[in-house]
Amino acid sequence: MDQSFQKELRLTHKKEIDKLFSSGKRIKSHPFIIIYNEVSQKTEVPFKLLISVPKRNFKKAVDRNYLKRRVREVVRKNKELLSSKSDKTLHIAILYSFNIKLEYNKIETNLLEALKKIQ
RNA sequence: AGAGCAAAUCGGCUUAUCGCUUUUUAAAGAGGAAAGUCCGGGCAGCACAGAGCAUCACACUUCCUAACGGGAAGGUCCUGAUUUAUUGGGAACAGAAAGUGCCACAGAAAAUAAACUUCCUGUAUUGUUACAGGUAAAGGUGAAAAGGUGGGGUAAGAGCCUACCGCUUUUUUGGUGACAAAAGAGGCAAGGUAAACCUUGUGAGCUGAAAGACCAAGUAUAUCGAGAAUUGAGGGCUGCUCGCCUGAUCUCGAAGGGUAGGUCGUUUGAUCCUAACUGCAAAGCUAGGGCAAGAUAAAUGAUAGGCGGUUGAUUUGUUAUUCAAGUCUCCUUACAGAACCCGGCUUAUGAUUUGCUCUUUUU
Repeated sequence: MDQSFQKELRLTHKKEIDKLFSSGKRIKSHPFIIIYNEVSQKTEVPFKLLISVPKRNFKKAVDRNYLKRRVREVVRKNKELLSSKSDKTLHIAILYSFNIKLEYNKIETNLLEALKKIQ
């Protein structure tokens, strides 16, 4: 099974990010806030992802890197949850809005629950 | 045994699976502080007739360095230890006889000295005492009281005189120098504070990779209102003034239009490692070898083992408090993530070793 997670799957353009934050739907699922929006655009990828850990919760860059890597790892291993839609591209932002560092296992279970709410 | 300080070294290695970034498709991939952004430089752009003022930084000496507010060696002062001439630690260490300001409380007096209690002399008075003069040794206050101690001297005293010490100053000698030593002179004049203003000396053009160069895409030197202007607007010389250069548009408001993507800069450099030589050292120099992350809403990760390290327990052997081996268990970590690049400083922090200091226990 393909578990790769390439650069194309990331949301990088500033315009697209602004649009997502202004018009996307929000789901709160502790400890995450998920913002998503379906865009009818011709792209080769099924979704584009943005992971964010606010600076005010984690002052040190090491902690922010730790959480972002773990969230990305969970998404990479469960890509098929987001790949179900066929002709549209899903723009999605995952915000970690909690001020305590969680273990990998807890992040995995909580995030999977949150992602299921989208469907 | 514990704590503190200083110095040195290290900051794991490896296999499998699934991934990420770069790319020559086979390899490589966070640190000693990558951190704070506190100094210094490279690099880049703008400026580069000049003068004055202001501002900022630094401040014992010599040296190192691309440079520094960094480092090395040394001097002076303060301070701890003992073996009393050695050694450890500390210092915003130029100027207080250029000027101005300040010195709380206490105290008589806090700076052109002064005179509370004393001491001494004279006059008045029965006496207590009062007045005038001399004096600054004694008392008391304070962080600090106008050289200190001994002797002489005196009515009592005073550098008034003298010896030693201190201070100021001159000369000589030694040292590249800070400075040190010796000899002579002065007769004591000069309180502290510059981490108060200030003075002196030295240095500094401004900005900062969001610098800057190029490519691609796209547009509106457009419209309306008000004001200024070839009788010099505006701009530049970078905080200000003078002065100089340039020479037709500029300022404010209203309502709007477009872009915000990529490449270079960017990792071969005051580079790293090893060895010899020079130097007390910081460091320099020569030879040989190496190429070592380049991301950009920002890669260097996840899971499971092994080695190694380590906490505790236990078994066996042995010189029983020691050492070695095995088994089980725990952890695999502290501080912390490159953002143009270097040299420093500062701060954070785990382990080991060495040295010094302190505390406790045992003998």
